[in-house]
Amino acid sequence: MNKHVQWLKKNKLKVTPARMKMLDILENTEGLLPAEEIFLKLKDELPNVSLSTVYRSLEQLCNNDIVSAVNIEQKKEVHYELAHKHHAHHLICLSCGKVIHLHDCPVHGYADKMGEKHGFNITEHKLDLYGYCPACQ
Amino acid sequence: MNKHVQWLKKNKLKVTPARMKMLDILENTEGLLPAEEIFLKLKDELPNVSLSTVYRSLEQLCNNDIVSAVNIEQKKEVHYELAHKHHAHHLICLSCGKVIHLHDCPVHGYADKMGEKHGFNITEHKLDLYGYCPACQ
DNA sequence: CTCAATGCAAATCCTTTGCATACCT
DNA sequence: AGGTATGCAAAGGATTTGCATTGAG
Repeated sequence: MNKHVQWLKKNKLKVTPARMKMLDILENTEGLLPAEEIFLKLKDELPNVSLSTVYRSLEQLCNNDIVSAVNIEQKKEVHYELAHKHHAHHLICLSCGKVIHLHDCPVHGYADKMGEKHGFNITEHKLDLYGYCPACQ
Repeated sequence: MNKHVQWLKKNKLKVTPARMKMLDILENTEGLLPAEEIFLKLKDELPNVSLSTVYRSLEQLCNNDIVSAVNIEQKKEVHYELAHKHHAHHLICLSCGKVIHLHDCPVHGYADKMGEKHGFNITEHKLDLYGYCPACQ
């Protein structure tokens, strides 16, 4: 029984072809995908899937922290990725949209300090860097 | 001639009542406002304004770096604030939406390092902290 | 068998656009 | 005057929802 099946079962989600293939697609993607692109890739294997299945599945997967939704600055659609990739931050090319995952995080100490200063209980943070990749400069 | 008029003239934007009042609204707001709320506040003073004027003005103001558009994680609409407030980062309450502007930035050295490592020319970054404010905890 | 998951179409929300008119400079 | 800005209504794109059907456990 593979990892994806385990994730789904642990959260009492049914193991359906659509969900399994969506997880495969996300697993094999370096970067972020909008719902529409997940839908298109998914249709290659399941010609009858509907966009609403993609949205509903993503919602479930996000609710169970299997997938994370990311708002990319300057883009209107939400992008998705596997949650276990998301402890990282992003380096995003403003021209071609390429995304690199960064695994260092310089923010934790700062977050603690600011939380204390303003009386906030800080639960998460988002850090993304924007610029131009080697190919687009 | 006040500051807002100067900003508009410097960018060859016409000084209209709608734009002036929008800048006042943003100036007097601690935090971020979605277009719809700007529209509602604006209507108190200019009952005939239309939402499209708000969107079109915001677009102009953003293009000229007078206003910045911010994507808040987990919210679908774009939020706006005066750009000169935006050199800061945000501390956002997940419950009531309150926004505190943070003026320290722990990211610059990190951004330079990551840009160099991946060959990116980094032009901007976004850092927001999310949590619960004292009142909402 | 039972309820969650799906497909399809229609609805909704936020934002943008076309066009005629009004207004700043 | 001349072009920008505006109002109104209609269009658009992304996402959500209602309802009947299918399928996983």
